[in-house]
Amino acid sequence: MPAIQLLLNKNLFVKDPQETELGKKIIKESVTMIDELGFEGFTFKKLAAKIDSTEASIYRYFENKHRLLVYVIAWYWNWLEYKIDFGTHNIENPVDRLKVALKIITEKKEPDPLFPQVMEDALHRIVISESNKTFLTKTVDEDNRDGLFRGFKSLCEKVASIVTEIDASFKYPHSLISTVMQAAHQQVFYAEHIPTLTDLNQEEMNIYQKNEDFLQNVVFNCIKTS
Amino acid sequence: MPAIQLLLNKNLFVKDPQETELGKKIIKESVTMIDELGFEGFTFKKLAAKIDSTEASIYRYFENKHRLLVYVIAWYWNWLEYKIDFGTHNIENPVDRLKVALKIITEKKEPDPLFPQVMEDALHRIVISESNKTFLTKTVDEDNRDGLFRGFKSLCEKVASIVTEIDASFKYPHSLISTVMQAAHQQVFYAEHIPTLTDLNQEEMNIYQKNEDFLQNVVFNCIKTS
DNA sequence: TCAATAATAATAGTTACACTATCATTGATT
DNA sequence: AATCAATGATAGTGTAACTATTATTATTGA
Repeated sequence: MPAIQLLLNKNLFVKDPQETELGKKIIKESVTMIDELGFEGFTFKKLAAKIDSTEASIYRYFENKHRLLVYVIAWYWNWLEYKIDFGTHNIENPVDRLKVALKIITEKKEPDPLFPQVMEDALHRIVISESNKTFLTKTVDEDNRDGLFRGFKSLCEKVASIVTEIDASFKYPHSLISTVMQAAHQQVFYAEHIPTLTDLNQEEMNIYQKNEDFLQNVVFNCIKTS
Repeated sequence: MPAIQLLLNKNLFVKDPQETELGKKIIKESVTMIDELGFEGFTFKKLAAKIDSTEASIYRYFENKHRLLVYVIAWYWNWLEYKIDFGTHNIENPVDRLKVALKIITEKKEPDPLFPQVMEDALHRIVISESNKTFLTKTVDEDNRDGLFRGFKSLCEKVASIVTEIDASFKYPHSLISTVMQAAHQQVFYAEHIPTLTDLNQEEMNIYQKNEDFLQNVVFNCIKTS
């Protein structure tokens, strides 16, 4: 399998971190540290110490800490879309394609040998607890204009278009899918931290499978599969 | 109509802001300022200047800025639950009660004459753009143990129990309602800032009504109304 | 091979926010 | 009027985010 690289919007960075050794170290170590410390506890100073570099060097790659978060989250959405493209390829029935997409979105993530430099499991945890912070800011409109959320929007658009393919009369494909995307991550967070807000955690079956079942339930009850 | 007061968990504050004039000014002005500046742009220093007081005085009421946010959001959830209790009283049919609850959750908020000291419309905007920040922290487990999220949990529990009343066989009442609560706010945010993620914004009907229609659609398609 | 130049990294700040320790004032009680 | 407690005001401290300047390294041309 040849090495591949996800191409991200240039506005996400000042200098492409995928181009240099230091850049790759910044990404790899950021993911680990944000996972451990949370985004608020994570600082460029701590990161610089960890990778034996300096704050100023990191600012060469990212305008600020927030942009770095947006970058790693955007990478995740691009990766997910890639996995869905790959996983649904050659499947004709849109119902099956939608099921595959939901499975990929909800499943527990393992390190992907295609992208050895990224810890996908840690990144998944970051997406669960930090991804909303990418757009819950006063700069959301500007950031959106700059295309920083293109990865997420494209992913939602892709899945929503399968919904429309199945049931063209359904009025809310985008709302349904953005809601499902949110729930796919939020429910895992609730199961781990505020379990009274979910039903994913009572019995034997694992959280991720239950989550998939719940969201399939929601999606396929909303649309008519003729 | 007699004046009433929502009773909040004592762990939300150091000193009850509803007890003093300064406390009330802190809440009222915080809501206005967080709405205008965003939670990150809002500081105790700016607040102190606005209410002609000092940072230290504000710290007498709230351990920190985060707790103040949690307090005002908790107030909102308590207010919503009160409105749902009031609005569903004497309605026997659980399907109708659920519809009323969904309407109250999604509708555009106006200042409530029962609570003249609070700007419910500004508070609603804060809930839309800041409420997730109350629990997306490293202290979520501790905060949950301290009962800081009791208002939200209680509200979800109340609506979920109506779902169960309608269809006892449905496996995911809590997940469904916490998902719907999230979507009720997230979809409005998307409609305003990242419209490609919703279908609430294309035509004549207003966002709030469409949102209500969408969420009724989701909920009642998931559960069997016999 | 070496000097010039450009790219990158390291050093040393600055500002502002979150929070705290201490002191001053007011108001209630005896 | 004196005492004490509650509350508010003053003056900090530590640190994160970011920036301006200096140093180093790499590249290129003669």
